[in-house]
Formats: sequence, structure tokens, C-alpha cells
Amino acid sequence: MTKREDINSTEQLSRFLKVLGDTNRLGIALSIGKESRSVTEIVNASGLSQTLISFHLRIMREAYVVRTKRNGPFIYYSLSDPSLLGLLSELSRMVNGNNLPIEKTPEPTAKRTTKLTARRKR
Amino acid sequence: MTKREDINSTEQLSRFLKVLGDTNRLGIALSIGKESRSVTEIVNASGLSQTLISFHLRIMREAYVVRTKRNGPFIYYSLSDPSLLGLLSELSRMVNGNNLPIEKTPEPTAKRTTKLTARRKR
DNA sequence: CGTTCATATGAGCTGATACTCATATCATAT
DNA sequence: ATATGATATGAGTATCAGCTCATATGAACG
Repeated sequence: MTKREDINSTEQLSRFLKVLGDTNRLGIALSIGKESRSVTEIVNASGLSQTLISFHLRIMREAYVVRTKRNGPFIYYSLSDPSLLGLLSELSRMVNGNNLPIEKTPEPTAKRTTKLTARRKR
Repeated sequence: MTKREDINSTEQLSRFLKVLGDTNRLGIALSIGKESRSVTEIVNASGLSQTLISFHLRIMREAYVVRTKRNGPFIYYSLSDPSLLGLLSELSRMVNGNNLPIEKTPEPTAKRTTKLTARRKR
């Protein structure tokens, strides 16, 4: 009855779910669900501060919910397992008959997004 | 771009996921996944205190993760949507190749489970 | 009715978690 | 090498979430 590893798998899954159990992080996951996005793009799409986005991205990274890939000065985030998006959609349908607001590609790949001013003092 | 209702659906899903993002609650969900169980049965299966189980059950109830059905002095809990179990299994497989420890029916329906002593003082 | 077992609940403590601020790091271009 | 834009991070704070304790409610049965 309930082997050690079983307990671990429950614990691990709950940890994973906890990461997605935050509105901002779930929003990020949905935002990068269909295609990877840089931090700046996520910031602009969400309206949240850069610091807060990075804060949540770290949590998602450490939980292996997302993966990163550097491209020049940008770091692109995407879901570690793309099939997560489908599962979230099903869950959403279960929770609120609704369809999830999966983000489409916005402008045809903005070359330079509006400057991200993290005020640098002095 | 992101309608009001969309934001709500993300918020609602994250609230739902947050409920499952706790080891004890996820364990409860798995415990009652295949068939409904009374509080006492859940307590015995989990080894957690009655108070703690009831505490979590309330949270799950209010989030409509579980539903209740009274039968004599017992209250039986089951998943509001049985298909949740399948989705959790898929998620678990995604997180840790593993299979989830879904609880089977234990003894052939114990008539009277061991007394649940919530010490009553004085 | 009063007792017993099953379950729920308000209050309080505590540790965790979300968020911000200030600043650091890193890549690129000049 | 310096400046600038992109991203990360340590420290601090405030709020929240999990847990326990004590007790309440409710059903069933003598």
C-alpha cells in the first residue's frame, strides 16, 4: 500500500501544480504556450513588471515547467513539455466550459520592443 | 486582445490548480478518484488527522473540486468531475514518467472503521 | 432525551509565498 | 572600454495558506 515512490510522485505532481496555481504564472505559461517568447515580450503582453516576471520565471524554471534558449541579448522561454498546453485547455474546459485565452503571435515579430526601463539610479 | 472573461478563466483555472497544488489535497483527490469515500475512510487511508482532512475538504468543496453525498451519519466525498482523475494521470506521466498511485478499494467495505477519537474534553 | 460517533468550524500561530526595490550581470554596439 | 538594453537576483515586507486546538453541530440509537 502506497509505496515510497508513489508518495513522491504525488508530492512532485503537487509541486508542479502549485507552480501553475498562480494567476500570473499560469498566464505566463499560456502566453508562451504556442511559441517561445522573450522576457520583454512576456512583460509587454502581461503588463506586469520585469522584476515580477523574472521572479515567476525563475520559479517556473526551477520546477522545469519552462525551458530557456538564449538568442542574442534575449532569452526565450517556452514550455518544457508543449503538451502541457493541451492538458491545461482540457482542465480549463472542465473548470469553466470556456476555452483558454491562448495568445496568438502578436505583431509580425517586433524587432525592437519598447524599451524596458528598469530604473537605474544615480 | 485578452477579454475580461479570458482573464477570469485564467484566474479560475489557477484557483482550481492551486487547490490541487497541495500534497494533502492532491492525495485526497486521488484517494477518492475512483470511488467516493467518507471522511473517516479518507482519514484512515491518509493517516492525517480528522480536523486536517476536514479542513482540506472544505477548501476542495468550495472550489467545486469535490462533491458530497450524505449517507446516514457518513458524508461521502467524490470528485465533482470524474474525468479529473484521467487528466491528473496524464499530468503525472508528464511530470514524472510515473503512474499515479490511484487507490483501489481497500477492504471489502469495512462496516465500522476504527473509532475516530476527536478528544472531547471534560 | 442523552450519549456516541461522524463531521464541521472559528480562532490563533507560523511558516511560506508574492511582490517590490535596488542593484548586479551579461550581451551588444559604439 | 563604456554605455545601453535585457534579464537576474538578494533582501525586505506584507499577506496568505497550512495546521492545530478546542468546540460545535448533526445523525443515529439506546
